[in-house]
Amino acid sequence: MADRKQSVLDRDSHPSLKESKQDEPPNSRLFIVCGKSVTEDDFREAFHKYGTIEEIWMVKDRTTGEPKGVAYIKFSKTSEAATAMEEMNGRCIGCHPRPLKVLIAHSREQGSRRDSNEEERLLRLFVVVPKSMNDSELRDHFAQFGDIDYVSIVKDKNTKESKGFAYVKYHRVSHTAKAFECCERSFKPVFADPRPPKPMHADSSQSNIGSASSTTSNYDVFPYENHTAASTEGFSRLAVVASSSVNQDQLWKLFDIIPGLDYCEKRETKNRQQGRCQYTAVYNNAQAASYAKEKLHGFEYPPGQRLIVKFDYINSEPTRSTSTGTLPTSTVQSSVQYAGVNCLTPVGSGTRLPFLSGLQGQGGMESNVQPVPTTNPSPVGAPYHGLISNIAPNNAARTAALHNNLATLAETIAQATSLIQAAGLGQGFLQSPSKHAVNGADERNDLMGHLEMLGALSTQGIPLSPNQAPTNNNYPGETYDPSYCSVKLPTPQPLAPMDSPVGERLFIVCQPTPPPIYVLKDIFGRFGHLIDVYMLGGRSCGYAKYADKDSADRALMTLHGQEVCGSRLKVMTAEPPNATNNDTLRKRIRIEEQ
DNA sequence: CGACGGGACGC
DNA sequence: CGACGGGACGC
Repeated sequence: MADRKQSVLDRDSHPSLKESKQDEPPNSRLFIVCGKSVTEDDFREAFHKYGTIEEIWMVKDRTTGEPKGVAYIKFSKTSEAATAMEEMNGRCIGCHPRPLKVLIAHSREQGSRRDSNEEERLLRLFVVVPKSMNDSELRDHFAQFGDIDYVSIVKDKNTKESKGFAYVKYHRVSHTAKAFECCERSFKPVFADPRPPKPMHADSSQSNIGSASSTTSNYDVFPYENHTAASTEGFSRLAVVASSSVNQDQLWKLFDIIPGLDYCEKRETKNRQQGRCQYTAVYNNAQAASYAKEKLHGFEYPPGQRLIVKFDYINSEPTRSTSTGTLPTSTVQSSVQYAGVNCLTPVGSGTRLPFLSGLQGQGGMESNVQPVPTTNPSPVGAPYHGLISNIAPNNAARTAALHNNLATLAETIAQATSLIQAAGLGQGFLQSPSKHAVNGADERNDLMGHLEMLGALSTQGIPLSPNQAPTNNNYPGETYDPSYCSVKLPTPQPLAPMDSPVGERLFIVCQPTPPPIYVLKDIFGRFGHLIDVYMLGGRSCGYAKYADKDSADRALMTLHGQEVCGSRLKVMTAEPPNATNNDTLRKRIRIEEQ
């Protein structure tokens, strides 16, 4: 339609929109919710096998820089992203206990808004067909890409003649993506616009709370199944925890704002928590209950006292909600946080799973769900102690065992290091280990030695330079100033002649400000065959030119994400010169379309 | 010679 | 709870 064409034109003619590539091809970007300690490298390792990763972006808080537990991964192809989503949703990566939630990212314009019939967005293609083509011919062509839900040629209501276009719907996003990419180009496939949502029942949607998102209530919570009456019943009951400064009548009136409330009553519980009371609120329909949960969960009533509102499944065991549990706080929080995903997301069971968002962490499930066991669950906020007990054990036997298996050791340390870095503690730790919970010189040396080893391993076996090698066996860490570079570097190497042919160029971004240029030359030069490094005048980015592609790739692998002289580096392969302006971009697109 | 079609709904 | 950054071509 006109809309679609217009948006393309807008993007092409707007020089300011440099992000135009991020949603092309469509649905090739993942939106991932993860534990806050997960690193970019964890993602790269776990996702690279699904295709070509163009970018990984870890979202951080704008002011504090704290990771938000959200990441975007851009693949070069839609089908790569689709397969990665299907394979990785609900799974754990690295040593992080929380299962990932992996979704196809919305366009920037759509943002976090969820459409009512969200799943169709990724399962249905709109195609142009010859007027003479019938359903079975259409199906024959598209069946080669996966299991078809239906094909539907749009016909004139009166004459029954084909209008020349059709819909093809699959059961799996990856199949839709394959068809999108591989079907005959004459079909001009596009992901079909979602059908307009069905008008809702007149009653329950009229609340004036949270008007902006009032259309999202129903499908957000039930996107997967057509619930039977029995299973829906559980969704009509809510378990509520409120401050004891609120009485039953007040709470009743609050929940009665959403039409359909049957009753709201206090619940007597054994393990009650100081200052909090539990209630049951029952609606006469699941939609109303769902809506109430969405709007009132977390609502401060009275101000400063958040309500907890969850579904209360009729046949579930007596709830052990977050606020009344007897487990240690940290355990309860973490299991609740991902109980929903864990429980409801069997690996590899298909495309419907990503839309479970509305159910995550909601009531009735945490009582019998535990986090996926991991070798080393490290509670966020206290990565330190667990870490040290892992890699600096107190008994010699354990140490010896570790040394017997170099691979295990390296992996353990790699995980530990990423935890340290994720916690932002790397520097302080390396510089003053004695401040931390280490029990003595032996353990400290052990730990520092391991980290030393990690440094050597992480630079792919390149030996340490003589002037960085430990000269003091008791305090090897002190011979290397980690504020220079947060990773061990290879020994300095000669530069390549200035007139060498360029084998590969790296694009470098330094945050917040670039280190002195001689530092960059030293660091990037240590991978060999460096022709030159330069920063763009007065800015925080620049280029490194290498005569040898392998050298450049090693530099990228080692230095990306590292800190040099207090500046965080981003290192990526540079686009060819002038490839970023819109004229050439448009030309390239034109050529590809031919 | 000469410039942008066709194209939005089913189980 | 969990949605959008910064950074592109020198001397």
